Amino acid sequence: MTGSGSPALELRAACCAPPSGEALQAPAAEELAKVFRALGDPNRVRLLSLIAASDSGEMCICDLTDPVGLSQPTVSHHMKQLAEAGLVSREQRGRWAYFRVIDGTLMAAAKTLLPA
Amino acid sequence: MTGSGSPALELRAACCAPPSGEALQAPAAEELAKVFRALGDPNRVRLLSLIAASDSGEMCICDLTDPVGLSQPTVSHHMKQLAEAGLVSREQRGRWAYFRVIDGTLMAAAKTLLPA
DNA sequence: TCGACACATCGACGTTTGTCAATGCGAGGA
DNA sequence: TCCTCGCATTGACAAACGTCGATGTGTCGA
Repeated sequence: MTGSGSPALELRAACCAPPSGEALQAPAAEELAKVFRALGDPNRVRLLSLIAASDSGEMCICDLTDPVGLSQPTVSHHMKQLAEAGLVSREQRGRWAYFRVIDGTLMAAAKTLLPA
Repeated sequence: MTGSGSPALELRAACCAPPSGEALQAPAAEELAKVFRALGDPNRVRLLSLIAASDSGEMCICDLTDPVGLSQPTVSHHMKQLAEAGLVSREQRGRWAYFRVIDGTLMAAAKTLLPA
């Protein structure tokens, strides 16, 4: 599978609803919770931060295992979570899998929940 | 106990570090993860949204149980999570406990993680 | 003073999550 | 062609989480 199954979030469907202050409905809340839950683990926060702070803007699994001190399968698992939440993109080049931060996702989620 | 034990986050300690692009350290990542984990549950997202969307800007537990369809103890538990993450404030007035959104927390967390 | 109310806490339960070792799989190099 | 490398998947396990019913605590009204 190439991960093409995930609908890449539907934040737009939620962000265009409330004119002045309507509470989120259950489906929209679930979408937002998925993004925030992906950042609910300290190691995933660090992983995302590492990629964002890298010079090239992208990193492979092998570059990430050492800084966080986790095993390769665990890092792979965490990156899958981040990818499914739409926070990072995955690109296979040769035998390496390069991950890159998708910038708009987190801010869009935050603003959808609390536009203030 | 009145919940005065929580240090109301230390996002400033993390936001002032990286000049151009340093990755977050473990303690800072843990603080951020605490905020995001509090929003990792759809019901807590809805609870926060309900308070933010209310006219007075504050709601008590009794007003929140019906919209989310959860029991009173469960809602109380969720609100405690949100309060400990610094996302809402709690004020006891008479027999009611009023919760109010603390606006800066979520945006500060998001910008600390991904300043872009 | 007593009863009703609003909320917090406790105990318990099933589910989800984070982690690793072992294994599978595809791409490159010798 | 075969071997090595990078990564994903599987299986298993302990820990954390979400939920509820029952109970405790403090406040207000009768």
